Amino acid sequence: MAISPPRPKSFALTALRAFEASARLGGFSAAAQELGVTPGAISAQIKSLEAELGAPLFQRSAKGVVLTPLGAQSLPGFGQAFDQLGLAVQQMRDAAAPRVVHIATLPAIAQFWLSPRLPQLRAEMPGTEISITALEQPPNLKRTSYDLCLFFAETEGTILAEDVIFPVCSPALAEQLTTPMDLLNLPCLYDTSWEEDWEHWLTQAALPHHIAPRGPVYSLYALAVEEALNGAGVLIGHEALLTPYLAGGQLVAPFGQKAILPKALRLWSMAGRHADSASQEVARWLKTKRQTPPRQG
Amino acid sequence: MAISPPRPKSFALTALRAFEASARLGGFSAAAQELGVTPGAISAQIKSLEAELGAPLFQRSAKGVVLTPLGAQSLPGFGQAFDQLGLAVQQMRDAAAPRVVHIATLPAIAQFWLSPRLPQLRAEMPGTEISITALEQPPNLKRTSYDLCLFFAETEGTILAEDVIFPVCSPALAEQLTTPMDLLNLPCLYDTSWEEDWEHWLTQAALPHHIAPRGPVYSLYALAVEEALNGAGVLIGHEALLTPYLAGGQLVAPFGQKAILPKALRLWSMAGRHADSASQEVARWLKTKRQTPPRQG
DNA sequence: GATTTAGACTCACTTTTTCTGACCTTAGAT
DNA sequence: ATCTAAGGTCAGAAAAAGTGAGTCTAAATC
Repeated sequence: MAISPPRPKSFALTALRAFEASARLGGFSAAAQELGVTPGAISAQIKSLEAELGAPLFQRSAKGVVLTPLGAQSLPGFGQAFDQLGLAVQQMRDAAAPRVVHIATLPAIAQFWLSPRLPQLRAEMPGTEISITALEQPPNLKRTSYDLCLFFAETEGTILAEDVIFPVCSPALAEQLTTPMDLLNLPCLYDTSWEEDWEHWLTQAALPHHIAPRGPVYSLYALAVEEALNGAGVLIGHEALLTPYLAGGQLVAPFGQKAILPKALRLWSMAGRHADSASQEVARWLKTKRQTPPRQG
Repeated sequence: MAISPPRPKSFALTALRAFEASARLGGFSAAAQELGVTPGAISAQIKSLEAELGAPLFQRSAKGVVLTPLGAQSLPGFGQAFDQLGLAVQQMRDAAAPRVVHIATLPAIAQFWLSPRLPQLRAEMPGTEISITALEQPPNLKRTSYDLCLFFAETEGTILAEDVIFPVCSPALAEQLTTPMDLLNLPCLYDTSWEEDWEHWLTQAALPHHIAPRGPVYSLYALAVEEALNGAGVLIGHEALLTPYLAGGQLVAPFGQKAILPKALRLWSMAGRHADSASQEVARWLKTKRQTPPRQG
């Protein structure tokens, strides 16, 4: 009958969130990614939760984790609770700053697709503040505070443009190219997050795979584009992103073959937003005003 | 179009909890009490939340805080979310340790009412682990992980015993007492958390208030009882707690007058528990087995 | 059968968050 | 006028959370 320590603390909220994410996503690494921490942090959180609880929530193996019956049984309740919490946060933010729209997108999309359209968007929607966050992966809208997601994806939301890819290079370099076989003698640029682009293109163009030797790798698409503009090699380009350069002639497509990737440029928001919210207005604008903006600079 | 910092962090869960508690309870101090921290901590949490949000949630004044429209509008959502979270935790704990019952109660009740009954309870419910936490205030069952609350309260739950109070003292001391007026010459013991007991008794016994001068104060009822047993003075006693001593003759009631306080000894649990849960079994046992246990020691 | 790979764990260390404790301020109540 | 209750502030302390490098294991691949 011990008199308790001063603080009758409930469970650690962070640990509960770590559990929910891990259970929902089926692994600590995935949860770590969603929550923006390292897997080790998740591992520690779960461990402390299990210790406090006195029972394991996951069964560990070298291949990953599997929920125990206890964990599986607990997941739905926490899922709902955190959904509701996220919704409450969303609504609070909306009420506090109704004219602010947070867009999450790929760095490359932000720079090459969204940025050129922003001036006109801002001009047509004065009073609406648009902030853009570049992320490598689409965030979970239920758990983060972004209003819109703009990524290459297969199913979610609505398509803004198909992802058409084909080699591009500077006009000077293009003069040296007549057939795809000429690629063998040139650097083939690509971005790390789109490693399979060359392969996809070669496949869809029915060309042998070996003709695109690995060239310089860039961790940022912008860098690769810059190099292509400088004539440093042939880049496997995404049409949607490079339209201004192609229209302006700074980049040209030396070959006719094009490939369409299964993941199109898509825009989505959280289900259940008011149609008259600022975010939905922005979404509508982005969906309709699809004309190529003028090349800037 | 800044590329965001590495962590697309959502809101701090702790701050949201602080907001919810403050809004629900109508003040930072009350929230601090429920969450087991100092008011300063709550103040800081709310401040950081408001800063992140860019809008105030409370309107401050020297007298207290009032929700802004934004805060008032946000409260229900968070209330539901944290209710659901608490429920999920509760269910998880139940599933993890179905035979463990946590009881929250006053230190005095724990020692003088519950403790004497525990041996028999444990004997009749083997396999059920009962843990007791002594708190000065009844915790919010929706937000903490206790199964049962046992406190003096006016409305909640079911009555286990009325709170009948009257002066008690050692038999030796009682011989010197014939009328309440004799109290003027003796120390009148009382516990800090029951400061008004003497007054209540005097009122209900229709006696002048001045005859119970303030005597030694104890921060723990157990200490006051100990002193009374030692003959150090007259204690304003709670019948429910002192039954064993009265039955055993270690303490006697020198006067006939008794008073009944509006707050009875009551037991309650969170709504919606399964009737076959261990906590409900324990609750049933406590409600039915009301006979006075033998004085121990 | 050897190698790679993905996922998780450990541990020492660092960073960040959270909390306290002492003191100040304010407005209504005594 | 003084008291009291409720907040605010701030420096420093304590606790929590997170990192990063290295290890382990089992399945998948070569």
